[in-house]
Amino acid sequence: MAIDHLDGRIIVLLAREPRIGVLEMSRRLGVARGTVQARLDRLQSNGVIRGFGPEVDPAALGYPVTAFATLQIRQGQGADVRAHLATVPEVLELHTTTGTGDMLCRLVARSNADLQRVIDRVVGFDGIVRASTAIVMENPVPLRIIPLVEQAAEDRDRT
Amino acid sequence: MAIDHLDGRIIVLLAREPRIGVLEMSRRLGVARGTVQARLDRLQSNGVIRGFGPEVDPAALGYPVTAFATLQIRQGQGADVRAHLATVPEVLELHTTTGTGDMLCRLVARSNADLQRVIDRVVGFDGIVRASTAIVMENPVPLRIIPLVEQAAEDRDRT
DNA sequence: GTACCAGTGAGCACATTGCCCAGTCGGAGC
DNA sequence: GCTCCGACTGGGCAATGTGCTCACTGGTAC
Repeated sequence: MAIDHLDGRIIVLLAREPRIGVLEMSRRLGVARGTVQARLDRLQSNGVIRGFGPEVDPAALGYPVTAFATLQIRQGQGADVRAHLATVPEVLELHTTTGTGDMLCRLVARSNADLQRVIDRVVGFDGIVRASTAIVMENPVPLRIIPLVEQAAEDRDRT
Repeated sequence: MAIDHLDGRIIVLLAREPRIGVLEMSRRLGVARGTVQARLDRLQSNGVIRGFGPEVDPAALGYPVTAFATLQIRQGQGADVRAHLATVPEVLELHTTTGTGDMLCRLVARSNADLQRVIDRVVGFDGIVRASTAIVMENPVPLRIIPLVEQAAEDRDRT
């Protein structure tokens, strides 16, 4: 589970320049190609690296508005609500949480007006008691993993 | 900005099997290799596809706990808080929002106990007035874009 | 009709991949 | 101390994919 320093450098390098191949990585890191290949295989079968899917920008697709909705669910309706939300394309992500709400989901929409349509579709389902929505204005820190990977690699080193 | 049906199929195919190359894609889609190559170049320079970074699973790195924190910021301290949060590796994402809170951030931690340390570090900063945290229990819908891409492609078709 | 754009199918040199091997090194176990 | 084992190295191989170019076609706008 824990990654060592070399694993960390591989992931960071890959995150910064995804297009580079195994050979180029081995050159930059100063290790043999087979080593990088073996590490990568291990990281993937470990599940540390889930995949290399394309990162798509919803804004560029015509969905510039992002929002987070906190949902309160009627007791026992959780599974139905999950299934319902999974059918809405504008729901990019869904979590069940502790705290005030029962679920938190990330939404996108074509405009603020369109967001109303999306929310109606999301909450237009029996098991949802209440929803409160926060519209995203800015995204100062986009989803990132590099600092965490570096942290994890250093923790390992100290051990 | 808008993507057509072929663009949609390219992205979906790529999302499902990231390792396949341009040549294999052209075979599956029944179009010429040059076409796929040109489309991909356009999608990337458009910004629709931001990149192909590795998807790292924080849980596999030793951070199995995810939480969302809603922060209230003292007037005028926004920039400082942003800068502060950017230095915390466990902050994976940060948004400024409308609504009850002023910011929403995604955190990870090594354990529920460790989450306390992370939160202390996050809110241990002058500009933050209040924080309320929701711990993620389940993730029924992991971050996804395929349904949205298909939606966008169909909308385009209808036009 | 002409110009233009997107797609096609083909060809080319080149680099990279996936795979195999023999050899070295360091640590763990006996 | 000795041996075994796993990880890393450096090399070599055939096969494949890449980046690039070309001439040609079909549809569309002017």
